Amino acid sequence: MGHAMNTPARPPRRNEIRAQNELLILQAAEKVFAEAGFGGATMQLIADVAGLPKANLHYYFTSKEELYRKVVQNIFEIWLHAAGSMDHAPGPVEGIGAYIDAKMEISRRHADGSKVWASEVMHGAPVIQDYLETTLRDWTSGRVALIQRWIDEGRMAPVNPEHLLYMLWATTQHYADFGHQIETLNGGKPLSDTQWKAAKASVKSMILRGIGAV
Amino acid sequence: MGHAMNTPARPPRRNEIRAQNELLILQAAEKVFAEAGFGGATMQLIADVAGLPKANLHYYFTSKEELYRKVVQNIFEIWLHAAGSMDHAPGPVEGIGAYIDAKMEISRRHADGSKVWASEVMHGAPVIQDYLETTLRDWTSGRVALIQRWIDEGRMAPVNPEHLLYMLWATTQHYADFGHQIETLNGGKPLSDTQWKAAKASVKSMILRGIGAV
DNA sequence: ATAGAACCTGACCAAGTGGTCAACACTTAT
DNA sequence: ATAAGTGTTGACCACTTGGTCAGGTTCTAT
Repeated sequence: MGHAMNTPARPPRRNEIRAQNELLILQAAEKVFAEAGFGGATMQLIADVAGLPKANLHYYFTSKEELYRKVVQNIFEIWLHAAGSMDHAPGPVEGIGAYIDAKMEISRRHADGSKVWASEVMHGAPVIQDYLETTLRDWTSGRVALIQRWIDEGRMAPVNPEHLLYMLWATTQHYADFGHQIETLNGGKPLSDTQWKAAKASVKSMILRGIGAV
Repeated sequence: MGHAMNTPARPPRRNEIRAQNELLILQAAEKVFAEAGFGGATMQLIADVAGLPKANLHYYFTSKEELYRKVVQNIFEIWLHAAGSMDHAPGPVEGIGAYIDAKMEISRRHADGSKVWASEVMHGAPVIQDYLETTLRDWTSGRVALIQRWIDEGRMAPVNPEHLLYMLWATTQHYADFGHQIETLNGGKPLSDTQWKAAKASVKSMILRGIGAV
């Protein structure tokens, strides 16, 4: 702490206002988009949740679509970050185990974002189609190769790598996207810490056993 | 074929018009709701897809919400029907195998319906919350008991039955809800017959091995 | 034939939507 | 002090939305 040269100090400096408000708006938008979908969300509601007048949103974001795009990009960033946890692992147990842990954590901590992402893809990915065709496709083929290597090395059963990835995505994402259903079946209460731990363990054990890695 | 007693004949009798148009509208609605979400769907677009004037929709369905509710209920019916495939099976291999087959078939044949269902749950199940709390909850606890019995009988590994169900739902549903993503990763083409077969086989093999049933 | 029920629909409306803008307030550099 | 840049916002607008309705057509039972 203290007085570093370029550390802006105490009351929100002009510079910070922008970043601060943009974050506030983005968080509100993520929540509203998750709860109502793109079509059902209104700028007015996002403004109310953010605690700002609607006109202010349009000062920081030119359109509803741009705001939505930013929200989706944020999720994708988080998603990509977790994607790295699969590499640099000696084998499937560590690699896939870490990936499941990371994705489960995202489902828990970024449930709204996950829902926005799911909604976007479900509706044909009008906004992030290019990401799917570039970044996601590249990442996927890399991981397919990695899994295939593990199979060739006899470290796991010869499963279809693509379908394994789909299963990983589906299973982990489910805890966010269908969190409401899970909550209902859990007596109306969100999963507790213990339950989340059990969920992670269950998913890992079933999948790792399912691919013959353990 | 032939001339059964109560087989109404040739041109659509007064009686059939209603059923016929309602079906037409429901199919169009399912498609539009799946593609745009409830908020993004418009009665005008549904009317266009159905090939009817908008006012006609309101002759058969009093409101957008009622139309939506009917669509969601239809899916739930289909879903419930598939749910039966798990019972009356000697063991997990047959029971869960059949359930996976049934749900994968639904993902393929009723992708739009699956998406509408997913969307509904993701947005907090505003319309079918009561179904979740009654029918779904009952069905779930019955199946949990069944799985527990299989475990007790030593027919499968002692996995957490709830999380196994979530995994079944997630994995099978994924092929509908994220069909667009899968299609993109498949070179922009929908899965072929052969690929669907492979998908089913992959899912079954991974899950059945994952629960120690094979 | 004809009454009446069921079906059909163009034209319309009130309510909301995303987005704009002119006027204003605050901070900062000079 | 003051000018300029940045942030703020109530009022407004063009347009779309779900929904209505009066007047029409078509079928069916008598």
